Amino acid sequence: MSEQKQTYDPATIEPKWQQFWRDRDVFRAPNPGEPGFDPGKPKFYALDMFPYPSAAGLHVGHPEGYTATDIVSRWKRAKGFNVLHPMGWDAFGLPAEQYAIQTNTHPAQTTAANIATFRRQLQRLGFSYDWNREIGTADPKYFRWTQWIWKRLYERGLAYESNAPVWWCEALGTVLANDEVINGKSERGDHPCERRPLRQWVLKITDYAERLLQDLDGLDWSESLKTMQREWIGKSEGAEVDFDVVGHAGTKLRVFTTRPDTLFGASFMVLAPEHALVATITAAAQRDAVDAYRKAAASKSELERTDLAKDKSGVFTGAFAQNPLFAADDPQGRIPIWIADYVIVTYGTGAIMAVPAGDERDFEFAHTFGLPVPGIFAPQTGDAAADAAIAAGERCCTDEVPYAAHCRTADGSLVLAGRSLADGKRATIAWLVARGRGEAKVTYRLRDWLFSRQRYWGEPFPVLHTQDGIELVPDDQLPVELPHMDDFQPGGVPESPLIRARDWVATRDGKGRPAQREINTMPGAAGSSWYFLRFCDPHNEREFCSKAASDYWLPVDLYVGGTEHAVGHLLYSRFWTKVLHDDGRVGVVEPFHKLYNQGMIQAFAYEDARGATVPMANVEERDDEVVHRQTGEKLKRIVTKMSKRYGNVINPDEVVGEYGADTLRLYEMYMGPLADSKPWNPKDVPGVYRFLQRSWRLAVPEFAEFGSIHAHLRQDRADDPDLEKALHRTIHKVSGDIERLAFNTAIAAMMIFVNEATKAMDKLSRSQVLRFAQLLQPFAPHLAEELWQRLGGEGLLAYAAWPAVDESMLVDAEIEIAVQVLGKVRGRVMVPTDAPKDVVLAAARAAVASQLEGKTVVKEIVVPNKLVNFVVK
RNA sequence: GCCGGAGUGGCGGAAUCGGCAGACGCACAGGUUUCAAAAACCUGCGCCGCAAGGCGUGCGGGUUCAAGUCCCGCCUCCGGCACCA
Repeated sequence: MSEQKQTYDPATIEPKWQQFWRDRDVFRAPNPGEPGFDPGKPKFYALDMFPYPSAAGLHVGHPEGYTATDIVSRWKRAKGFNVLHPMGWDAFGLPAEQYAIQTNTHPAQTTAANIATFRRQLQRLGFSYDWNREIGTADPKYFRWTQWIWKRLYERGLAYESNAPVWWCEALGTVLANDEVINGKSERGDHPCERRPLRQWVLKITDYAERLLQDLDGLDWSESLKTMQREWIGKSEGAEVDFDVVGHAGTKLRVFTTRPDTLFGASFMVLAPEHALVATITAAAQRDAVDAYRKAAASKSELERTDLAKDKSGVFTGAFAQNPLFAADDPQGRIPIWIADYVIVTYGTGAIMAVPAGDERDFEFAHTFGLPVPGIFAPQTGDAAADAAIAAGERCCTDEVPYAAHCRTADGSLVLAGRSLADGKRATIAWLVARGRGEAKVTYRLRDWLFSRQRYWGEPFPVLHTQDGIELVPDDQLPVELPHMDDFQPGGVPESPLIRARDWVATRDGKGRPAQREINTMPGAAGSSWYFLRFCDPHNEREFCSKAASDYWLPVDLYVGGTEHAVGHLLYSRFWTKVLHDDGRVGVVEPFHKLYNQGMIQAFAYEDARGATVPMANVEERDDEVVHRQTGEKLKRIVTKMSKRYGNVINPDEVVGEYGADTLRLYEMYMGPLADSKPWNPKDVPGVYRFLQRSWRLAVPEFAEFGSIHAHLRQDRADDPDLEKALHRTIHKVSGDIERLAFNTAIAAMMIFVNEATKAMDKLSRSQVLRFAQLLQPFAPHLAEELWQRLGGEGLLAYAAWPAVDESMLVDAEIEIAVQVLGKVRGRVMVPTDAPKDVVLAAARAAVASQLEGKTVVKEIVVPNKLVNFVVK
């Protein structure tokens, strides 16, 4: 007798189904008009943030979000949706180029190899992508359209050359956009950066600031993410006010303020050291001091100006300004003009009116340099000492409090006393406008998008520099491809490596005259700002994406990815979508309806007594303890990022090799809520593997001699009512949980069902196991498809409809309720579901009779089908 | 400093609308099977207590018949912003 075991073996069933799905194009998503398209179906667009294919290969963090969208995609298909679920590669960028410099391999070559690795790794995980739609941003067929879109931006006046100061990173040999610089250091590599004036291409995203802000309201994004974008856009409403400079007839000093109502308290002015007016107004006696200060400010790195320079510094220019609220001969209105580096030249007008009574920075500055602090408020909080301090200008006040009686012009044309803050602002602005001294003004913190890099591995600009200026490369000559080069060393300021490709740079313009190609390239975020559009129509050679295709698929219904793109990629994509909308080429104004940020997958690491992290190679488990392999010292477990240095990086290939893709998918979803960061615990992985084994065992006998499925599953029979109820409950729970992306609890519900079904295994019907396989399919598609096939399910499980829930199966005839006395559970009792109150109370009283003895019940609370609470005396 | 988010057994986590805290999984303990199992299965498992019972969701208050959940004041951790006028 042969004893061939039929154990759950992902190593055979997973490749089998992956091949099957691929060979039959099972997950192809037809566009309107294509064969197989069903206009009766609703659409669903589930998108992952496509990866940058690094040399390190897939990380366990990647499949987390990808599994989540795959579950939703498979579920939506089962619910009758036409699902677009594509994957591609964000393939231009710095790491490939850095690697190329180190190894002297062409970035195109390493990129191709990395993509091949990523594709293979992703395909091993059984994601239901429509691989026909695969795209890569470094592919000329793709970036032809990136260049084409850039031309539309240019034509609409949204792309321009600028010489304003930009972030320059010496170590990376390129300039960087604002969101790529954090505290004066590069986001990638943490290298110091500094501001330098260089010719750059810039996109006028600020033209869209208001719409980017307003349209956030309608999006199904987390509040925290919307807040991040709102703060990045940084809208401030206030006024611009003109001050005359005393002794410089006709010279006006314009400032921006959000508190025009505090103009009465302006006691000095501050200009940014770089402000253009400094040279004009500085008095001879102060010139040396001012020049020295400006020089010092210019040589300070941005780090020193932000991180270290918390103490206020500045220099008096010797000039005075005239406060427009006061008469020219009123000495109160004549205030000194200083320069200080706490005022930033690029924000507002680069100059402020300082109101120390109402602004903490100005207060601190006044305090440092002994400048007057005129009180302008008369608070009545009840704290007499505090009120007096504020009134006297001894303390700064930024809250809304009443204005002091002297906040009025001499002629009474403006009186603030008695007004609210909002009204005070309004009145002051009206007063200024009437006299031509200022206007209401909205300012944004958002700056224009620095859109060029001095690097090789990016999209070339479709731009020629001719003797007449800028000339665009005609659409029919796109793409402008990169020249082949063997040396990608950054060329330094302001030259990109492309300057060395002389034959490429030197070309001819439309009139046949000599011209030079633009040697800067586009930033990494260029290609990713519209890839979700290309996925809708990836092979179109006439358009970047047909209007019909984007009208059908957009917006993305679910977009999952990490929070690191909160202000960069997500803002840029929204911007490009709006521009393409305004150009009449895209119907929607927002690309991503629902956005969900996955958490980070962390790892355990171990610390010694000094708090130093011990590499995993030196960590050993002995008995119940974790100790240092050499010293034997007891170690403390901590949760941290996965890092090569600690040796705690989990490789998904190894997990798939040992347990299979279904286990990896399931474990990543079971670890905890998708949005949370949580540590990978290798010891937890076998738990979900065991669950899959038990699921397998529901259908498949241990030994092959008993057949490929259990005998009692070979034909249909009546469903066991208890198991049937349990199954309906599970379907209900799993459906609801997928809808709210709570995959961990959906899996727990399936575990409960399998545990129950295992105990009554021979009572299971074929229909029940088939429906369970349908439930499992989005999570563990290979195993589920295999069970479906063995049980003779109709067609492919991937195309099967989601099982129906019979609502009546969700209620029991009887239900157990808790009986509390004074809020503590003292008993339990079975009562009929939805029983009348008096029946429940009678049963409850009986259940806690001993507790109620000798006491008076003063109140009875009945929560239907849940509990009874007796309040006694 | 400001703005978000979080803090629940030995561990990951559950409790969706103020209604039985600890679902599910891991680890651990005991058992069955076994030549032996690291495999499979069964049972137990918040803490204190022999028990009755008491205590328990970061800490201190409060609202309520009832609080992990709501309110006030703190502590810690994570993320973002950081002289933006």
